[in-house]
Amino acid sequence: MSPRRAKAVGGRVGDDPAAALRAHLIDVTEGLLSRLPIAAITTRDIARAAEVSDGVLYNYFEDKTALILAALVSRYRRLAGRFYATFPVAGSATVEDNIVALADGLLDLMVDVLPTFAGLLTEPILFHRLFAEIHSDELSPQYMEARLGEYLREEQRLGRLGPVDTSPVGTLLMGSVAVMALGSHLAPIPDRGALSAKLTPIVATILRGLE
Amino acid sequence: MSPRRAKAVGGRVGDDPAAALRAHLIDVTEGLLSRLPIAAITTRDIARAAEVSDGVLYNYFEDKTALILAALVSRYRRLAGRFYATFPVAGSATVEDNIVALADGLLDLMVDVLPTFAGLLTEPILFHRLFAEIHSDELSPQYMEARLGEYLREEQRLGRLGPVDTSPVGTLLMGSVAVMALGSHLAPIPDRGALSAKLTPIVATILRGLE
Amino acid sequence: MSPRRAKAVGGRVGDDPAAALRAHLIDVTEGLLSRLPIAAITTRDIARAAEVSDGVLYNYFEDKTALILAALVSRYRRLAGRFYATFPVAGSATVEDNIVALADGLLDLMVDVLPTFAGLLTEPILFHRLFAEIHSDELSPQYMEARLGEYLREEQRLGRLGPVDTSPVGTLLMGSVAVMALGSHLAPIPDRGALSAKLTPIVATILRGLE
Amino acid sequence: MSPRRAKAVGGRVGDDPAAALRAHLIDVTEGLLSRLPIAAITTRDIARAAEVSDGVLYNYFEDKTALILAALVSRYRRLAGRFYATFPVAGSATVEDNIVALADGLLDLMVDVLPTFAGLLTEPILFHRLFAEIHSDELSPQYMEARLGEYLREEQRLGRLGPVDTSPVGTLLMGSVAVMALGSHLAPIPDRGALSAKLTPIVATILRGLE
DNA sequence: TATGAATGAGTTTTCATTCAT
DNA sequence: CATGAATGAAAACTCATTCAT
Repeated sequence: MSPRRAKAVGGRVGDDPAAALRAHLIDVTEGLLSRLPIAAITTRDIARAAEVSDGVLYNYFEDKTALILAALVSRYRRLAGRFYATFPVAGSATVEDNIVALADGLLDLMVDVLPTFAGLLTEPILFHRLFAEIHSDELSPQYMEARLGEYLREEQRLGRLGPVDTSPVGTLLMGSVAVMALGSHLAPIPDRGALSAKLTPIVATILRGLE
Repeated sequence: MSPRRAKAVGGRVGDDPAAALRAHLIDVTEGLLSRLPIAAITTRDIARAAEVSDGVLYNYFEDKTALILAALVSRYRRLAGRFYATFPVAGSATVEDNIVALADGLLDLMVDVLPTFAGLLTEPILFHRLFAEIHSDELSPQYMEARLGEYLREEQRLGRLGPVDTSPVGTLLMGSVAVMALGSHLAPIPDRGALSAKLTPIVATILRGLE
Repeated sequence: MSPRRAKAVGGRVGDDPAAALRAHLIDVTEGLLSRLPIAAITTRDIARAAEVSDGVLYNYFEDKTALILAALVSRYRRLAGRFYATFPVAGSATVEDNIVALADGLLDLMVDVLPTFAGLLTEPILFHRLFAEIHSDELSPQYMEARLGEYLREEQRLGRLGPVDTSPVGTLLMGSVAVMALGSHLAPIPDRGALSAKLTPIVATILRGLE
Repeated sequence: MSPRRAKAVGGRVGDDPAAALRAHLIDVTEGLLSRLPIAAITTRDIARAAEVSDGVLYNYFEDKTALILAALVSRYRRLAGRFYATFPVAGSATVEDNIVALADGLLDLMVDVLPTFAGLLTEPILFHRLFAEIHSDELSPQYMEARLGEYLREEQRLGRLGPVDTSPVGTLLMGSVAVMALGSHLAPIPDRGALSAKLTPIVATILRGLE
């Protein structure tokens, strides 16, 4: 009665098998995204990597772009989720340590996300569709600024941070971290530890600058 | 009888005509880079725009990639040159005004350069070749940090800036400006004036943070 | 437990359900034939329109071609049947009026049938299979010539038509009507009324020519 | 100085070689049109038959449709030209013989043209583009009716045909011939001679009918 | 050295048909 | 028998690169 199931997804029993293959395709494409330049990914690459026939993708996605987009969104959500999971709680540790830790998590996110997403600037259509997709999301960059703002206001309420204008923090922090993430991609031998070490003076400067 | 010269470069007599055609191809490709996504530029586009035959480019460049690279370098040099031309002079105006002006110039540079260069992150080979090319250069980002450092030390020597550690300034400044440049590309209606206005509090925060 | 019956045909109880689904598929395909160029009809279009699964058609027909063929035959039979239903009766009205009316019915048939059937000339295999199917039929073009011949002989017997050779009438009548049907497809704004008006002089000429 | 020339066209020296390959592609496509259903002709078929690479056709035609269209027009012009070359001259032979001869030539034209052109009725876009292309032409069907009308008026002027209304002749003649051409495609064993023989009574009936 | 037509591998996408369920 | 997802062989078209002239 039910139609045949793709060999490659045989495992996941219990789930909706259609959704399973859709998810499998997204997973596989995500994997390719971290290994290959977007423009170099062909529909056949995806099919081969998914151990599935050339045509399947069109059973689940409008076209190649839609699949790539879904994979980009999925990738972003996964990495951003990892970042938010360690978001600091106001009142714990010290404000500076918290923000350094937050910056460190952001650095992880940016190192992973930068090569894939920055590249989209050359494909404006995909770029805007991706941002439209992410925008309404709990994980968007805009939301991050908001979350950071909340955290800082909370620390102000607790008296651990003076009654200063916190609005430049987002730009300064994200920018510095982005520059460092870019630097890590340019460095011949990446040294994640050294990178982290550079965060402390940066964060200190920002906090001092607020006063 | 000397070999035929490409029509489009006929003018510049006296120069090495071969070098002239090479330069012409680079110029034309640069022009295309600011109008089209890199991936959308074909060798025919270049030949047409250069009013030259499809095959010539292979007489002056290894392949299409080499020409694109040369054009990227040239583009970067031109825009970076424009930026350095207005680099502030220690002792003039005020330190803060100088750095705001510098940030404004940097913002111009980044707004122009971001879409083209960021896209290269997805083509790591081209990306690294480009940076290798620029690195040894008077105009590289590394050099900018050095120039900025020099300027600040000079201001310290003049007593217009305290004896503080100026090392985080580069990262903070470039990062903030990059974030703003990205924002300007995401904005539905770009407003360069509003963007400039946002620089003052950022710069103020950084300078305050140094102390 | 009897095997499941396709939802879309559920109603017709008592009939052979298999035959019912077969007929349903033919009906639906016929409908598509009048809306789409043959080559543009996909098996999925048919399945969707029939509210039936993609694979069923292969339980009732050798392949897609066989189903299309069956639908073409069915369509022809329906339209030809409509035409024969108004075939004139010898002795009624006048001979000329009768033949004009007959030509008018034939024009209806041809206008409907031409776009679908003419296209088959480029698919000779289908074309010949279709004609083989129709040939042995009460409704074939050959039969029409015969029916027309019978009618005319009857009128001769009644003395309403001279003892002339009526054999060219079929070719002349069908040909003229076909040309007019084609014209109506080429015309920017079809005007069925004007077309009918042109039949009278044509028929008059043919009848006069018989003497 | 000149670029390389396609092997397959090597022969025709003196001509514009570009035009030669364009013409070669049209010729080859014309050939395929008389052997294959339009829909079955692929760009690779054409390239193979032309002994030329897959991509060339796009150097000379917008797309596959444009090439097919050019071949259809070329084919029609060639066959229609052959037909007009034997158009009767008023005053020579007898009127009836002349029209029978004309009908015979028209039959040749239709037998050749029918399968290819009729099939276009299922591809309305191509169909209308073809007619638009041919319409302004000395060889269009409309022109044929005009030419026939001229001939008949001339015979009337010479007194070899009565002062009758000749307007139905075109429709009757073209229609009859079309029906016969269709019949010849349906016949299991085509007998061109028998077909020609059937023209005489048809033409006689038409001429008699005019009076 | 310049020309620009020819090359052909490679891309995305469609769709008749199969077959496990 | 019905289901409908999977299959994979095409198809049209692009474009970096070559090379005879």
